[in-house]
Amino acid sequence: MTTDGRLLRGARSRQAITRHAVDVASLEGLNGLSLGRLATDLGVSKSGIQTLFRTKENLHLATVETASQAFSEAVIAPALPAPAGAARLHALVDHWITYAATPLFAGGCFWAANLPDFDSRPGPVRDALVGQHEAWLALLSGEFGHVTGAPDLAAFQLDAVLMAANTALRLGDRAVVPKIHQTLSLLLP
Amino acid sequence: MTTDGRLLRGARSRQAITRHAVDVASLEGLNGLSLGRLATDLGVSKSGIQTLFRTKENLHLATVETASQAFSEAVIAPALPAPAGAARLHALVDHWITYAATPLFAGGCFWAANLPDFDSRPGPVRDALVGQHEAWLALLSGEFGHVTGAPDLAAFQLDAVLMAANTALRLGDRAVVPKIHQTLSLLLP
DNA sequence: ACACAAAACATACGGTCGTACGTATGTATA
DNA sequence: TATACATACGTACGACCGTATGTTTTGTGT
Repeated sequence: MTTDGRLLRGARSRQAITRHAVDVASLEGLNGLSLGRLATDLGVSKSGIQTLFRTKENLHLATVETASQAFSEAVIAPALPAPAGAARLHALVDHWITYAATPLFAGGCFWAANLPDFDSRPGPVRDALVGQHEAWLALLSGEFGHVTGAPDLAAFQLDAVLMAANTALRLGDRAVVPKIHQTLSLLLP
Repeated sequence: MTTDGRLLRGARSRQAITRHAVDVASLEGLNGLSLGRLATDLGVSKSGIQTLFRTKENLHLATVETASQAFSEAVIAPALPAPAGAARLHALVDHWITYAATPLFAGGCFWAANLPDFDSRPGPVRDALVGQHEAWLALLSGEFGHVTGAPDLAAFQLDAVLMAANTALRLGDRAVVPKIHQTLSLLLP
């Protein structure tokens, strides 16, 4: 940090880089990221990016962290004012649809794009992705706990439908949106 | 074909190559496939593989076709003797779980691994993957048509749960299996 | 048995990848 | 102001990628 609280040059650069990296990774996966690709897109030098992240794995981890923060701000935070339980679940789903359909990230849901890639690839990146996904499931389960007797099952089912809906939206199938709402209604007593 | 009905050399080689390619692609995605990688794994020359498929896209298409045939043989065909409707759906789900858990393909469900990669990447490979997935959804929907009033919705929901279950199985969560059965029970009247 | 085509191979090319290293340039602290 | 450090860049390296081209091996049909 600087003396007056602004971010250092490096921190600002890191932010600009990871923000764009999240877009690329939601479109083509974290493996679609390359230092050269990012450098070209952002008009900086490849080695400049390398200086800030040292290794590709560090870039992945930073990108995953940025995606998580953006998701929390776009989906979770605006739903928290709603009363816990069914109302908050509806708010979460509504914000999630906006998040996936009018993409916060260019390629749709970040985890739908990257969890299948990393579920067979052990390492810190997979651990981070899985941890975030589990936190999301726990959040859903907590809300279902107010209204149903099998909250883990309902959370798993709702998340499954959201992930599948993301794929359908990527393919241009807007008819999937009412299916999401019908699923939530089915899972609420 | 030979005069007595056997396959030509090339066709047999193609089969051996695509069979292994399906394993690699279910583990690391179709993009994880490379001619050199396949050649090393199979102990043949890189240019030998190139002779048989000409381009990487052709290799992708052949791999996708092989995966589809293997899936039909492992999941669909053995469920067809069951009476249409609920019984056949149970049979399909049972065989699907075997298919994903004791992997027919080393990396689990082929479409769960590759649809998210290709949903933002237009081209013949995406079209083939999407076509196969739609055929699978249509099959499920047809079965649900015998027992429920909204078969498309139920098919979408069941498929979503199966895809999510594949990820969970990849991560070692065997507890997801009963959740699949509970979901099917929920969707049947 | 022979001829021909398919198959398999060896080699080479341009390109991109991730990483390492050296070098300026700016910034914060002593 | 002097010194240490973070940042950004240029360059280079070995590795792998997909593809093209030419040659040799192999199997098949006549």
